[in-house]
Amino acid sequence: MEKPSLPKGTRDFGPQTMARRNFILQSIRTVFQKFGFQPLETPAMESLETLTGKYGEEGDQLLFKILDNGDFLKNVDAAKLEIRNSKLVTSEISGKGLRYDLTVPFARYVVMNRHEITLPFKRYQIQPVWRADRPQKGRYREFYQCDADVVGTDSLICEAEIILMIKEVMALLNISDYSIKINHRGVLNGIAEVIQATGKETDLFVAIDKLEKIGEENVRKELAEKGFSTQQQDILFDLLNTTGLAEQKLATLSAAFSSSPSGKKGIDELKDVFNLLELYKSTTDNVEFDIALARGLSYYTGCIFEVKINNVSIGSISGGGRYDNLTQAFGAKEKLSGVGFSFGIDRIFDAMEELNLFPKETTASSKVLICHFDEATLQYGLAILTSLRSAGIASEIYPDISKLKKQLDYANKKNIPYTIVLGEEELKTDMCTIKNMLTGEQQKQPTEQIVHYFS
RNA sequence: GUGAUCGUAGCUCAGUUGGUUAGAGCGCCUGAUUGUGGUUCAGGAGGUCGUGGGUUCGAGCCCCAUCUUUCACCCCA
Repeated sequence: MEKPSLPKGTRDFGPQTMARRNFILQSIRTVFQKFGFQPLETPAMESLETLTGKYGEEGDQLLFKILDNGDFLKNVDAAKLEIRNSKLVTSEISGKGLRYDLTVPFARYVVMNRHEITLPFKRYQIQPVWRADRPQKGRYREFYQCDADVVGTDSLICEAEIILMIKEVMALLNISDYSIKINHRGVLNGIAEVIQATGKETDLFVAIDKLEKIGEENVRKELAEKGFSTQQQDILFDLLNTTGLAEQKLATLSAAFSSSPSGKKGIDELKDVFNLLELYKSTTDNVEFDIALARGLSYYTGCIFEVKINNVSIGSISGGGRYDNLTQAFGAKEKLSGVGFSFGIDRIFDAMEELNLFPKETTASSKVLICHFDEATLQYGLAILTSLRSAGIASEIYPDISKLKKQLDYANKKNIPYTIVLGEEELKTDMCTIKNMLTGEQQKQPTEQIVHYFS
């Protein structure tokens, strides 16, 4: 028998890890529900047609495909097989794939269930997604996303509330040093128009998104390679180097985009979002208008977001934006606009670990362990155990008859704060010896009082 | 997908130019203490050196392949 192992980029989560993950999950869920989002789950696998073409070329490459059942090679064109290029036959041997994110399955769900959905529809979804990426730190092939999306309204209130939710989650998790970056596809398109690079948006956006990481000089180098003139670069960096607070930046760019409708629209919407935050009586601490923020899947059309925890070696922990055409990709006739964002709890976990932010008490375990010496005291203990549990006190009994030392060791290892020791003495007198495992203190209580003692 | 990188006991790591039965600390088990743990002391168990080939009289060490880890690119949570 070979030693068992896990596929690349996947992990098991032990009890301690699960306690911490659940803490993060619970914080996010609480906030989503508080803002009026309702839960949805969709299958791990989707039809390949649902998934392909939604994430751009790169995305399609990262999809996990599932082999058809049965004799899937039977009807494949022999000539194609001969060439031995698997891409040629994937569509014939695989009809399903694992979901790549939660937004696309959500859009599919909305289109399929349009008749029973009341707009605007707000749902949250917490499920794993899979990407055939090369694993690195903070990058896995199976990871959880926690999405909240609203579909069926253009209102920028949704954008503002996304920021509010992010802030609430961060507060619950005790993360204070982070930034929420916001930008707008319109602003990016405006930049492309202003520097006369329409048609080359992708190259442009990919390059400027790296600004913070690789610096102006390297971005210029990359742009030059992609055929952008020095003059274009100069105008571009004039815009990108706009400094000041969000309001100032927006004012400056507003002027620069006077001849670009989409740029102007982007600026106006961002201004509205900031105004709304004020009306919500929320501060704009941690919120940053970042003109160079370009990331986001290809389906975004309006505001885009990204959240980064500062001073950790983990990439962004959250991202999202507005998408106008996603439901139309599934054949919907009416135009439904959606906005959403997603937390990556695996990355939040890694970041919190790095920052030592986990509260110590997250390892949930029993409050009481019942220890005993023989068959008689064990049986006596079972009755006590039952009454403790009926009172809602998490408790357990040591299942084997063994030395007290071993039983107390077990309590220590599981971080159980109290033990009840039952011996011949206790049995005879109907008493329990209660031991505080932290202080070592011991005291006797009548057995009938035991539930009362712990409640 | 491209180019690198790591793998020795449960964990963290030593291991000389290739040379006998591969080591340490922590952890684990047993006892000192047959009704008292987290301290101490004594003893013990545990490794096909990631896996599969190859070179060699001889491989943890060299070569090839493969899996896993980490890193850069790409992209992303």
